[in-house]
Amino acid sequence: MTYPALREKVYLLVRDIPAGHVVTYGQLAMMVGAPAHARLVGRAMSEAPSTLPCHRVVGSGGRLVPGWANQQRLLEAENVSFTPGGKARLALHQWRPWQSAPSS
DNA sequence: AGATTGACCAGAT
DNA sequence: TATCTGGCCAATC
Repeated sequence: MTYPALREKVYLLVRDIPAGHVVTYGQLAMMVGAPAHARLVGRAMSEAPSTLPCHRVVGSGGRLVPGWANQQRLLEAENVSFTPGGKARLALHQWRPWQSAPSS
């Protein structure tokens, strides 16, 4: 899996994340067929165009992106709730397209 | 070609 | 809760 290819797949997925939902880097890595490349997903996001809802991408367990204080505000604006510890409630908001998008 | 880096992850301390 | 560790693997020096 080359970086450019992975990056494009990730962008397409992130673009389809509905408001009020989030995904993890590891999850995205699995979805694009590169389960061991969660880090490349992160790298891809670092170069992601501002047209993407990249604030809906979080770390495992709902951890927010390091060095991005506003992310929580952005998510809260979409009704994403947080635990007192400052982590997104994945149990409530994690995006599961293989379950929620059965149409085809 | 070899060493370092990283918007990761799970587990341990 | 905060930090550290080792593992991971392609990208980047």
